[in-house]
Amino acid sequence: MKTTREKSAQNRAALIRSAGRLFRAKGFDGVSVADICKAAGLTHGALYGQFGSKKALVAEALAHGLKRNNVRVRAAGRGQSRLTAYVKCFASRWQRDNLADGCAMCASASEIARQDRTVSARFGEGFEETVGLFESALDQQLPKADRRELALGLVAAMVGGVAVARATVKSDPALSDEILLAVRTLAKKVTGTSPQ
Amino acid sequence: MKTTREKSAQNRAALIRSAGRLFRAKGFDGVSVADICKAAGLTHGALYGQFGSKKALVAEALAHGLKRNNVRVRAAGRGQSRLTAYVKCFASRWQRDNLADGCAMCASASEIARQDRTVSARFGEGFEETVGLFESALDQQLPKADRRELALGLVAAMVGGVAVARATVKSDPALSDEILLAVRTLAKKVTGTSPQ
DNA sequence: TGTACATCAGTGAACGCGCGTTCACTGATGTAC
DNA sequence: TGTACATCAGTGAACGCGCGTTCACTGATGTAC
Repeated sequence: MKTTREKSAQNRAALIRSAGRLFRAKGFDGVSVADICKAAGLTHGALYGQFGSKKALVAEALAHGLKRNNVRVRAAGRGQSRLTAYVKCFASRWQRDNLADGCAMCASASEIARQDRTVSARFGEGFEETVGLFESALDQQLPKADRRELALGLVAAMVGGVAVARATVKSDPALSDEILLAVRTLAKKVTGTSPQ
Repeated sequence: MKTTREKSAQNRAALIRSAGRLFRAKGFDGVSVADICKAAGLTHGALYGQFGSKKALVAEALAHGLKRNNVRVRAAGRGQSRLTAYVKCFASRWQRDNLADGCAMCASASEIARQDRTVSARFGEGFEETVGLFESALDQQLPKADRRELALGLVAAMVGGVAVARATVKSDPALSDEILLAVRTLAKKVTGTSPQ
């Protein structure tokens, strides 16, 4: 049963979306090809037709997730201080409690190192985009190199903060909240932005 | 073939050590019971006799790894500024390039959230110990609450920095180095310690 | 515009494999006398 | 100290299961005339 070109593209998108959500929630190794296909309402044959392997889908889904998150962060940066908005958007309870819909870097940080070079490359691109976002939201009086260094440190701290907050929330929610707040305070201190 | 009590304890320790190394290097889902037993020079029956399940071993191996890393960090804090030494010990190329022997938090940060409450609890304990280490190395003039908040933020930033540096090193080593340096600079800026 | 047919997106049965775990067994250890 | 035997740490065959992937097939789509 051949389908329309358009329908086929929709199926591809559905697979990427479902795979991304599941990978973020359960990890790359914690999700099976069958899980993804079920979530997307297709059979595994369709997945292999579109991507060739699970590995390839991992790379595509990660790239898509990173892009989507950068769009979300950018959208959050309206009104008030953009930087404060970005930081709040990252180091938030919502982010911590929504594995599937949150930041792909936070969800997969420590797993990327075990994947192919392609996956690492996709991660790098998404990371650079986020860093660029933070960089452009920093005080433009600062030298460019300093802004970049600061943005790199900030994004790393956000990613770490969310990952650690997620790791502790099951057994010690108060500690988890404390971590998120501490990361926001750290960001404030280092950028000199007004109190949250 | 029953073995000595002592030998049995050694076998248990060998399983925990091997499991820890493998989990850090390949992730909890990326390592099989057979892999662990092979590395420890035992059969899976011994593993089940000692721990009952893979899940239980995950918790034990994580706790052991966290403890071991805290010992390593504490040992690094001799001479000069303890805080600078701690930061260097975390956000270093050695740490990034030695998955199996490095910090268990950095290696597994984003995977903990998907494990049992027990694992989360063990993680929390190890994390608190590291935070305590950083806290005690901070300027003792600061109010206690401020010291704790700062230490929480610092450790989160270290963990994130190492995870992200590891994620990017395969495809962009220069970026990866940049991240490690940025995290060290961030730590310096926020603690007011002398240049590295 | 209408017809004939090659294309190819998606289906579903089948594959071998390695996973975590169980269990009957072994035989050296360590205890009771 | 020496002997008899219960204990139990570790072995290895076997289990069912779900994994990622292949492939012959289907039939609506989209093209060539």
